[in-house]
Formats: sequence, structure tokens, C-alpha cells
Amino acid sequence: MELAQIRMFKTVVDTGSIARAAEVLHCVPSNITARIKALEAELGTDLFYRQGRGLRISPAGEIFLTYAGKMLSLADEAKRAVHPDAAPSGPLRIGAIESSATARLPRLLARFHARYPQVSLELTTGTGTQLLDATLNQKLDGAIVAIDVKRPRLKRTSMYREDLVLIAAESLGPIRSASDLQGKSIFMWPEGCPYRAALERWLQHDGQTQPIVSIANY
Amino acid sequence: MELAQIRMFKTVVDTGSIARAAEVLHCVPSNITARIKALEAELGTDLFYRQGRGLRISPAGEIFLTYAGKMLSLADEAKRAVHPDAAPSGPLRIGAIESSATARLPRLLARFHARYPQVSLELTTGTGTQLLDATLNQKLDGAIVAIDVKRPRLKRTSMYREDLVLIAAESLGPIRSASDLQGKSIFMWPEGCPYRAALERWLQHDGQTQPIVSIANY
DNA sequence: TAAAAATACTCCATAGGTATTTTAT
DNA sequence: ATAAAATACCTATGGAGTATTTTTA
Repeated sequence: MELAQIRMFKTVVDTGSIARAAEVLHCVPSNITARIKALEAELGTDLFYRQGRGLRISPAGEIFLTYAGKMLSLADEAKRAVHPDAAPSGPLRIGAIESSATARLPRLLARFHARYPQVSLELTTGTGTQLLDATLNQKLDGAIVAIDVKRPRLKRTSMYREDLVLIAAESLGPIRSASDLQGKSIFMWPEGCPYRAALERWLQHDGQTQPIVSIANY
Repeated sequence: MELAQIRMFKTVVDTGSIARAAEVLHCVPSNITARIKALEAELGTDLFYRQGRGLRISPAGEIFLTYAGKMLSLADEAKRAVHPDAAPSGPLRIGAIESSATARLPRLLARFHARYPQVSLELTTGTGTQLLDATLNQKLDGAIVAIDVKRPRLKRTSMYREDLVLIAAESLGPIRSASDLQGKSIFMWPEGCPYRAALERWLQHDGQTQPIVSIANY
């Protein structure tokens, strides 16, 4: 069963005769006769009643016709959908770390969806390394992370720069360097979070080594 | 675009490589390479990212894959649906005169539908000649009528025999022949109805010629 | 270097065309 | 008598195979 045969079948039904179908398809009637006979042989059923001159669709042909129509429109639609200048469509699987997914993506994804409604967006959250791994083995199309681990076969581009802010009680007075935090408790996300790593680098830079109290991630 | 190509494409995606797809399809890898290249050329898009050895589906390929799946299942389903020993399916357009559609068909059609739920029944009512005409030019698959006009290219079979009953006031006394109705008013469906024709034949047989009062059909 | 895809080519199956016959209008 | 489909037969396109090259893991 090939689309060419199906197209011939449908054209014969539509035009009502093999001769007219041959006109439409720019080929010779005997060709259509032969290929439809081959199709009928493969299906094990006659698709037409032959009445010497002229032919009439059979019940099985009627059933096949509905499938033929669907298959041919799908073929057309597929061609249009993958055409280079077609509107983007299909699945797009994006990963993001929690902070980005919460704070920045909602507006962005809303605008993207409004612009390309045919694209079915999937958003996954996870840690930076999880997301990079998932991207590497094609579970994700791309990911938004806060780390800059260079990996082979992954391309990167910076989306925005974040200023990290340390918040303290006003009674502590102005904080100008890490040493101003001497002996104080610092709360931060757990080990592994890139923001925590940035905090630790900042403390170490000023020679501070006090422990950090971990608080659960959301 | 042919189903053979589409089947190759889908098999490559499913198995993950041209070499394995060639195994499954019992053909040689170079053949698959060539036919997929031809498909890509026709579509104007690459369906795979080539990475020397091995290949990876592209976004366009992902989109095409959904269509490929649909087309191939439709082809399978079509083959099953038209298979001679498949359960009856598709449209069945039956015509019937009003009396039959009202009195006899409901039970019959209910049972038919219970037995062949895949068949989508369409019932049309009309006069006998309308229905026969519609059957002749393929608007109907068949019709139930009360007349026996022989037409070329139509087959007939009798479904049931009907006894026509004349109803009168009890005060009229027993009616044994048409002459017992001398001078009385007879109500009957309008000219053209086969039941009326039967009544007229019965009256003429007894030499009765009194007019019949027509009442509207439903 | 091993394994997979691409390329170059060869061959043949079959799609498509030509000529004729059959059949029904 | 005409017009359409089927049949027989021929041609040639392109699908499938063989051999080789390229590329990367």
C-alpha cells in the first residue's frame, strides 16, 4: 500500500472514472487500472464494482475512502508542518532551576506561548547538573542553570546577570565585608546550590570560615 | 512521500540507527540512507542530525514523527477495516416509507445497531418512487417500499406481507364487499400513496366509483 | 580500529506508457 | 459507434543491492 496508489484511488472516486482521474494525475488510464488492481489484491477486497464501462465504488471502497482521505491530508499536513518557514510546532522541553522557574520564566513562557501556540511547552525543574545531564542525553532541549560547567556537546549563552543580596537584621549595622558577619549565623540553601557556593567563595575571600546553617530548598 | 519511506523513517527513529532499522526491515542500510535523504529533499528539511557515525532526530524530524505514526497506523487500520472477514463498518444508508419507518424499523434497526455498532446507520423517509430513484443513483444503499415497480439494476426481496384493514363505525354493520360502502365517505391518504391505490383497486373491482376524501399524510 | 553512515555504481522490479481487446451505452 | 476499462506487452525510472570511502567513538 503506497500513497501514490491511495491518491489514485481517491482521485478515481472523486472524479468518478479512471479516465478522468488519469487526466488529473497526468498519467495514462491503464496505469491507474493496474495500480488499483494491485491495491485491491493487497487488501484482499474489491474497492470498485466494475460494470464493463465505468465503475462504482464498493462498500469496502467506501470504508477505505475515509482512511484514504485521512492519510492524504496527514501527508499534506506533515509536509506543511516541517516546512522550514512554517510556524514552530511540536514539543519543546525546557529545564530550569527552581529560582529561575519561579521568578523569571512565567512571563517569558507566557509570551512564548502566545507567539507560538503550536509549540507544546514542557518545563522541568531540577539542579543544574541534573538539567545539564538531561540536556546531554536528549531528555531536554535546553536548560536554564546558574552554573557554568563547560561540557562537550553543549552550547551556552548567558541570559541575565544576578546580584546576590545578603539580608540581615538592621541591628547588625552596615555590612561591608564578610568579616562584619564574624560569629553570626548565616542561613542559606543546602550544599550543592550554586548560590550557596557563591556565598562560600565570598566568605573565604575574606578569610571567614564560620559554618552556614542550611535551610531546606523549596 | 511514500509509506515505504515513512516506515523506514519511523523504524530508524524507533531503533535509533539505520543499521538496526535495516535489520528490522530486511534490507540494506544504504537503501535506507538513500530513501531518507530523498524524503528530506522532498520535505526541504533534515529529519536527522548526522554526527558522522550515528544520527539523532531533529526538531523537524520530531514533528514529522507524530505524523508518520498516524499515517502508518491508519494504513494498518484501513487494511483491517476492509478485510473481508472484518466486522461490518462504515455508512449504511437505508430509505423507508413512512409507515414502515414508524411501525417496523425501530426494533429492526436497534437490533442491527447492537450487532454491528461500527456501522453508522442513516435512515431516510420518502415516497416509494423517491426512494427507488435515490437507490438507483446511489444516494441510498437500499430502501423499503410498498410498491413493486420493476426497475433495471435494482434487486428486490419481499420483507413482509401487509393486510390492509378498513375501519368503519359499528353502526354501519358488517362490511363484506365494497358495495356495502355505497354512498359513504371514505378517508384515505392522498393520491400517490400505494395503500390508497390498493383501496381504489378494491373499490373498482366491485364497481364502486365514489370519491375518496384525502387526508394529509403525517 | 571497529562500527556506522554516506557515496558510487550496478541491476532489476515495477511504475508508467503503447497498442489492442472487451464491453456496455 | 463510441467511450471507457481491462489486458498484453514494452520501456525506463528509481528502488534495492554491492563495494568502497568517510568519520568518529
